[in-house]
Amino acid sequence: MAGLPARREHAALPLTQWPEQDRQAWDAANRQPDFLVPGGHAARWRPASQRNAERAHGRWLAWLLEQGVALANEAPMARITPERFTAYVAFLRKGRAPCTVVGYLSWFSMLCKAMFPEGDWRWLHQAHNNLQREARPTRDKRSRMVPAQGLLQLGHELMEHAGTVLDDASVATTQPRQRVAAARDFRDGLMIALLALRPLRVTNFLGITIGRHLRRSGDRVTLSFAGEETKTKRPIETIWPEELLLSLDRYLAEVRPILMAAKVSVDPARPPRPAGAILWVGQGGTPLTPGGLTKALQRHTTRHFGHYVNAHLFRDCLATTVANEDPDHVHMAQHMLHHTKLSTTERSYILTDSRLALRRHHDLMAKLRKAARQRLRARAENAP
DNA sequence: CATCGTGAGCAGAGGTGCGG
DNA sequence: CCGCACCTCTGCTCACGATG
Repeated sequence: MAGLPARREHAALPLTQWPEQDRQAWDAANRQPDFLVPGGHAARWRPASQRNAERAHGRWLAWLLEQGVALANEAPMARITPERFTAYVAFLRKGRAPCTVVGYLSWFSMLCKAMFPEGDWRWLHQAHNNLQREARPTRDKRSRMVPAQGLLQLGHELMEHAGTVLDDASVATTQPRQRVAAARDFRDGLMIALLALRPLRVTNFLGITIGRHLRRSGDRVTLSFAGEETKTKRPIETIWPEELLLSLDRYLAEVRPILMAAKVSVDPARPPRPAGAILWVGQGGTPLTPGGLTKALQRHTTRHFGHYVNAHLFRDCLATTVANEDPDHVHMAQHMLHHTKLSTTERSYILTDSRLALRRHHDLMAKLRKAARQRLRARAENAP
């Protein structure tokens, strides 16, 4: 954006400033197939992936410019040499976490394959894989996890407290601001409780639309997403937790309208979208954004737990709680998180306390030994 | 003037399917 | 069952405007 200050010294070169040849190659990569010509490789990607790839190339171009390379004098594909690439990676690694660098390279190699399908990019893939193996996350999520029951309780507490404020008729007339604050807290409490029981991914969670994803059928409320709306391209079908049904009713009938009607500042340059039938709304009837959700969770979880529990971490918390409380039903967690394979649930989420794991291991071994002894004894008794 | 909420843009991951 | 190929998503920070 023209008016914005560059946040980094080496920001990605925007598409509009790419050399003509690069833009043509990218256009070709994005071309939709028709009956005569096959489409470009990138045409099938989701918009987020296209954006990422575009930025990856923009970053590369910006770096080349920084190195004094005259972009127009070289063909886009010919610019990508192993020597330059090595220097580029060295540059990327300065000041960026390993996983970030790996992410950039992953997009970069995807993009090369899409933009220059005639090239041989095996060396690039190899480089990416080598770095991938070494990369270790820098954030420690284990220390930030809390029991899922704690999250649920926090949600209920927030709703209960906010509910009493909303019940007080005098607040509505004398302290409109407090009433809006209570409505927000009620909404936050309901979101936290729902996330604790149904930890959807943020995009799906914030996208919940009344009548489309959230539907009443008989005495239950279902929550469903079509395959193309989910990250894994599989439909999600679940029911609204029974213990939150009354809260949902109250939210829809009383709380959401308060938020919709609340006055809010409007930046004339960025008029807000109307929320329509979106379930979670901010003040002034705008859909709650990822940033808004982050702020809400930061506010409440930091006060309650002493540290921030982000929305995605709710998933880890649930899986881990299930694993700790009821190790025999780990596949319950798999279904709750909508993972295709149990290994994903285990690999990514079940970071149970190692001491606990050790104890479990001892218990299991004791059980096995006991069973073995019993078998031996039974065999001895049955023997003639 | 603290608080709240916002979009933009970069940082830092999370996740699945498949083949060997 | 592991690692590769190929995606897709969330988190953080910032600047900003309005409100009580």
